Amino acid sequence: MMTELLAGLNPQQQEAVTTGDGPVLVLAGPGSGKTRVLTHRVAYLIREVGVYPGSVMAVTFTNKAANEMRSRVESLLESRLTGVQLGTFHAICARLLRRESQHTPYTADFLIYDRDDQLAVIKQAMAEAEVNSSKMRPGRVLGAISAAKNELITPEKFSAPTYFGEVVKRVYPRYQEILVANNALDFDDLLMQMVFLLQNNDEVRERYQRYYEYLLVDEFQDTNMAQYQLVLLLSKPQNNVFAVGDEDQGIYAFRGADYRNVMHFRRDFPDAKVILLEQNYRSTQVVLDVARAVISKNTQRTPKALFTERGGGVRVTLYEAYDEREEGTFIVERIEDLRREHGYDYKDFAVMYRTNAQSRAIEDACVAMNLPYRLVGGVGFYKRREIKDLLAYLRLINNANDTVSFTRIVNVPKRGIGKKSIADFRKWVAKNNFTQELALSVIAEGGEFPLSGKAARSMTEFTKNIFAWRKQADDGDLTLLLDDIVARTGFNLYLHDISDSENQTIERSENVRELRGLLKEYEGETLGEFLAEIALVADVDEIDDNDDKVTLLTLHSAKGLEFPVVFISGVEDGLLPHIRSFDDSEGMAEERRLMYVGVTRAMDELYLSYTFRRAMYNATGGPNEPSRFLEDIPAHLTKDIPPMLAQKQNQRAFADEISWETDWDAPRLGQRMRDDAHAATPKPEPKPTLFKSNQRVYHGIFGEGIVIESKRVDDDDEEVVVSFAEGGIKRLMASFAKLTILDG
DNA sequence: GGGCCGTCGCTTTTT
DNA sequence: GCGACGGCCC
Repeated sequence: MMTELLAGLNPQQQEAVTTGDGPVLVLAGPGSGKTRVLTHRVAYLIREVGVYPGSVMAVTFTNKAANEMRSRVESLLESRLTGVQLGTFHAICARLLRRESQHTPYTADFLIYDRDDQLAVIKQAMAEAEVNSSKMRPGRVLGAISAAKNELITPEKFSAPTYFGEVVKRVYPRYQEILVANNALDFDDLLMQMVFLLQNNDEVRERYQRYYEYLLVDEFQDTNMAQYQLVLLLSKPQNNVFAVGDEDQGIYAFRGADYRNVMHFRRDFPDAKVILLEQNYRSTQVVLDVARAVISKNTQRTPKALFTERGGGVRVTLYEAYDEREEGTFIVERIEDLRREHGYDYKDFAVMYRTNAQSRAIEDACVAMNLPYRLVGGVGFYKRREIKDLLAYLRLINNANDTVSFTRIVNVPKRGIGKKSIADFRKWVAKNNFTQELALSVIAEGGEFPLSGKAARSMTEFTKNIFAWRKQADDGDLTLLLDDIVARTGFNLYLHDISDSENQTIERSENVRELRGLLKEYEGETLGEFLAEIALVADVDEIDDNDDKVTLLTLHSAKGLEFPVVFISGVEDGLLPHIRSFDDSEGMAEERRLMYVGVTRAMDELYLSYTFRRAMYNATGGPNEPSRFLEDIPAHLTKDIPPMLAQKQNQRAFADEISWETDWDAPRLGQRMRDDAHAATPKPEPKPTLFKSNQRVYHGIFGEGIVIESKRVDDDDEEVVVSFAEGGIKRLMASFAKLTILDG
């Protein structure tokens, strides 16, 4: 029923769902129901327009979003959804490249290398190109190559007029050769090779252009050039492309995404119908107003009139903590309070942060107070050492040409094949022009090779095992295969050797058991299929919404999600906005968008917290400045304004006055811009105060603390704001409180 | 060849 | 505070 598909949709959403053929651009604010629009449109196309499901391609930002979309469309259609090409750009490209592998330099069972694998290849390539990897950081070189690939620049076309660029130019071709020889693609290759396949092979391009009649792309603001080219290529000739995005939520510029692709779309499809979704169904008015206050300072954007019918709402809480430990405790305690008082479940809460490192303090607080939580990202399951080792076994068994996996495990667990032996083996392979697979089979079958003694015996046994395991993999029982690998390599003993404690050994064994369980889930599929599927799993994909746990995640991972109560921690200058963006206005704009994304995840309540000092590595940092973004939030939207933020606002007002007066005389824009950028010029005092910022002081009851500020109230008294390590932040009159200056 | 120990650099953010 | 890496000694 048509009415059923449109029930509960507002007029703009209905229009988006039912618009006929041709390009459509949906500019969708946060919480405006874009997921609903996408799912309803897919269902509408299939059921009302009669489109064949196989001719629909729908691109989502995460696998999780793809799964959700699938199940929602299925419940709308009341039937299984088969045939629709649904997934992330990366997953879809991997699927198509496997299908068309005969037209690519790879075979259908190619591997997908993650960042660690890539770094291993980069190091090998740098060594072979005779680049000193201690001088030239492999990570930087990899970054440059990745950026080039996102711009569809091949090794031959690569050029950069700097010394660093010259180095990259030498490494890039070698890097790419190794990948091809290993039958492996990196994440960027998935997109780039797909674009090249479509560009260079008329038959394939025309076949897919004909086949995929309807293209839907979510999170369009986070597409990069390669992805945009894919959209342009695949949408022809019908131009039935339905792009949904929000320039204000573009947060992936660092991996080549360009939010201006939203505008490019209007340029490249001038007849595109543009639909605005401005009604927010998620957040309270207060939350939306805070979001607007933050984002409206960005200049390069289309202003939107976001509105909600959820008028009012609880004011936002700003919280100033002494350090990250106190911040963690505050958050955890508040979660327990809200749960008790308002009946929230744990899964209704999210704690967000700018950098993964911040999660540790929050986790510690959760553990200390026995609060169930789930950590998204960080050191994920697939990044654990023991899991990477075992996966390397599985990968090498699946593809004996995988040099990265071979190097990782040829001597893991230790079997007496050291650096020298590996180097000799490599030389031998190169001299004879062998593939790695051929070389390994020569050794397994007892042929001549240059090692001797224990190394030779171990190598022979290792290669024999690899081929025996391959047979076992072909027989289909992957859990049995894993058991055999663990048994024959003495893996459990190895787990003990690499662990610092008995607990760690147990933890690692549990991880191995978890991997075994995972393999069981893939019963009936081949080893290749298993490896292909786990390669593109993102951390967010793992979130199980039924688990009643608090979610800890980065602001980046939070995109597309929503929670009744959101805590954003570490809202400090240097963290959010991150210090690496200070000197770059594009970067600063992106930090604002990041904050905007975080704020707009909140449905009911929002907490923004910052610390006075935050431990970095092992040293205690600080004093920190509250984020400049906090200054943009009007006071009527917040509960109390904590002392450091209040002080900063006063300073800003004072500095603005000064520079306004200066403008009166002679314009000093430079000065003014510096003030705006740092906003923390020290406030001149009419009479010097006894206590000064950053002094260490001692109080009889509260103990040791740090002076945040001191204000003279009259000639012989001053008001001192002190942050005590134990007692929190206190406002004291110098004449009453017996404060001793410890130093400073 | 393996193990131990000191140094260094590190953190944005991720498919 | 931690992991990667290089140097040194057995």
